[in-house]
Amino acid sequence: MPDPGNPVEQPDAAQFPLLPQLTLDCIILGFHEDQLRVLLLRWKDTQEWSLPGGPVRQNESVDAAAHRILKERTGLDQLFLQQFHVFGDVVRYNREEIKKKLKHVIDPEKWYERAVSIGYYALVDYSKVSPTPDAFTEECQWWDIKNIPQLLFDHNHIITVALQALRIQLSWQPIGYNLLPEEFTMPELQRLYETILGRTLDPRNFHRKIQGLGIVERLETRRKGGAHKAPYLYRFNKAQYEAMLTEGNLSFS
Amino acid sequence: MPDPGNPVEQPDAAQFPLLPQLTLDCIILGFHEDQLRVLLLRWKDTQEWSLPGGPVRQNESVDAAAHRILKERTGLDQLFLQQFHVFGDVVRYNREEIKKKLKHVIDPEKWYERAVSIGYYALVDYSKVSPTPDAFTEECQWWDIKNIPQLLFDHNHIITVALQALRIQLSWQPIGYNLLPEEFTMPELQRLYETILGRTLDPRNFHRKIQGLGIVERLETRRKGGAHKAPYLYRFNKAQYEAMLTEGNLSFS
DNA sequence: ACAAAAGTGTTAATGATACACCCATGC
DNA sequence: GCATGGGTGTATCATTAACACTTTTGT
Repeated sequence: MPDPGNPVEQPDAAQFPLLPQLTLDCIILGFHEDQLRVLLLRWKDTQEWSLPGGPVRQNESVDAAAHRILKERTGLDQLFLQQFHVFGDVVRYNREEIKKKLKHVIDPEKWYERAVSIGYYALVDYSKVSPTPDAFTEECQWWDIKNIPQLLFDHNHIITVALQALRIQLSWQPIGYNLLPEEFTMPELQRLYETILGRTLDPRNFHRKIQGLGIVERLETRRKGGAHKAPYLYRFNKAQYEAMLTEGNLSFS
Repeated sequence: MPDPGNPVEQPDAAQFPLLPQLTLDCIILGFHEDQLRVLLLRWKDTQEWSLPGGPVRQNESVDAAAHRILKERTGLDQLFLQQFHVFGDVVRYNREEIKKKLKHVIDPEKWYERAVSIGYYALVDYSKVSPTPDAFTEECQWWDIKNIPQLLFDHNHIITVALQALRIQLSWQPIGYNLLPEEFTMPELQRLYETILGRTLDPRNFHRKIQGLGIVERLETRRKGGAHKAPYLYRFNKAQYEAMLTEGNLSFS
């Protein structure tokens, strides 16, 4: 359920008691056609979009709630999921405006005075996701990160902060394991880095760097069917990748 | 007020409505006699220590609550304060044990079933702090970070996570502005870095690196009265320091 | 044969590390 | 005068950045 000034009565409030005035927002990122994409929800009978999110149940951890929400929206388990910020301002957006816009979905009487939201970002394999709306929304879709519309709540701001956190993460941890299919080509990985960093990289230096980290293995096969020279396929070396995740120290700067 | 399974009724609950089931924990770090120190509170009529912390009021932001708590415990304003993690597990420590230990301070009937805690760390000038206990505690003291006792709640764990976050921050942002007095010597700054990183650094390389960043200015005067050669005094160049804070990219690895 | 993307090595510059001696001060 | 910590330079090594041509494939 998408978020902040979260209404008291959630669809699942009857079955599951919820932590009051606390919500999650999830920035679910995928990579497709050389673009970073983010999963957004369109609210019923509106043209208004927001991030996926929702409340935390009394009997689940905050991390578990994030995993649950991701599973509900994407169908995927076992994702790379990272807490990145708590949005705790008293006034996070124009409440009255939002209450008016959504009054046909949520009774305006039932909004909390405020809510604190914990931001998570998730990196997922675009091709494996089945976007699924929640009880308040009727459409769940990928949007190009460079082309996000005006969102409900403070969600444009949350996305900005998430991307900053992602870039910092990128500078000391490897990335891609959860964003690319199992087998991928070096140019694909490079374009992923370029997209997140917002600048181009030299292919020779990039190749050397990634190889040097030992996080990928080249396969025998090449990708066929492209209109041009067939690129080699690679696979992540999970052990080495995990080691880099915890040890850090990459310096993509 | 120190934390997690936070009791419903706080001393300030009468005057200020509180966000339920949400608390802060603050790791307040200072530097003294070449040691990192953390401010801890001893609960009334016990030998039990915990981190400072407390609830968030309905009419203040989460960041404002952290600043308020810091001000109450240290007397200081305008501190370097950083959110670093949300502790959201359903079971964070042995509730019954804690309720028993603190039953003379907090009515066991009045504990929430659980609480989520937002962790902040603060870097402060040790010499300017006046440690002040809160309504539940009778002593507020600095403890050497290498010598922390068994704490209440999950606070030993929270300190561990805070120090990890601090080391990562150190690797891409400058540090020291809030931990050292206005004027300091290069060996003092070096020992601060060594303490946080947990290893020794070469004084020549350290000096060159810090100078190269342009975040300090050497003053005319030297520090007199030491038992040895009088070291130069330095002062942070605030503008350059702030630039490094936002741009990052130090690589102390 | 041409257009489009993939693959590959070398050089220069920069940054990081290692290392040792003299200096000032208080006792 | 001696013990203690402060101050400084250079040489090596490792990493990063810059740069261009050939290969493959589909059309």
